Amino acid sequence: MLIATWNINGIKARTEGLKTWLAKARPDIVCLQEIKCQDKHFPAAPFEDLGYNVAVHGQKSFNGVAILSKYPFDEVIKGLPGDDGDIEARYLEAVISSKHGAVRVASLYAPNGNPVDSPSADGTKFAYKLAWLARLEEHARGLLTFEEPFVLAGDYNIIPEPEDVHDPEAWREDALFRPEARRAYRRLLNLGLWDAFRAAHTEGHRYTFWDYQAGAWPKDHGIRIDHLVLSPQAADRLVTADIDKAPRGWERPSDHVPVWIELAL
DNA sequence: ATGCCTGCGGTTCGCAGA
Repeated sequence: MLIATWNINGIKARTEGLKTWLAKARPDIVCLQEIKCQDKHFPAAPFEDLGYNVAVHGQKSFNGVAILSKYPFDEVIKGLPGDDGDIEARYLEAVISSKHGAVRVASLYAPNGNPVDSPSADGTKFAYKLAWLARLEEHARGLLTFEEPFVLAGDYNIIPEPEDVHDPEAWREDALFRPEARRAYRRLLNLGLWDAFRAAHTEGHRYTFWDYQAGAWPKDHGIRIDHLVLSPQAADRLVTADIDKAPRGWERPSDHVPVWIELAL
């Protein structure tokens, strides 16, 4: 079973590019982030025509997550538990059964958190990011009690280690690389979860995001912030993982590229 | 030190992204 995650930065602008990639990569399940549209405006038909079931948790203009699956959805849960006042569409979870067993898959879009000291309605953007990640940790802790395969896939907006950024010093004070954010990611992994790409690859400087500005892509000034995080039962079934950076060079690309895993499921 | 580029909403500029 192939499971991918991709922050596509606007589904309406990326429908053709996503279709092209699906035809090439042929994933069974795809977690999408930053669809930037309401549920009713998600262009489901082109993906249903390719054999995918579609689940969407969106909002107007910003954020928004979705899951495409060749297998039917047994269950779909919208929103990350832990704060009823949080109206940002950043989390969608589904239980999906293949012929070899069930897997729980979440498509998540963690808050960016910049600027670190900016005021906002509930404190600062950085405080919202850290609170959101604490909720994710608490939710993962609950899921672990089921002792089943699950995959928390998406744009974490966290650079885990210095080897995951072209210039660590330039990102030192950024919300994506601040110790508090990295610590939150480590706390999540310390529950017993695995970063799938890092489990399969020892080399550094493999990136999932390159800014549109300042020639970041041709200069390979990237960061690794899109992750598939596995429960022990999913990690036991991990065959391989990789980043497909080719779509960053396509016409009208997203600034992120797909990351994918193969599970023996 | 700042903008660089892009998508979106809703009109041609402001906001957010990372």
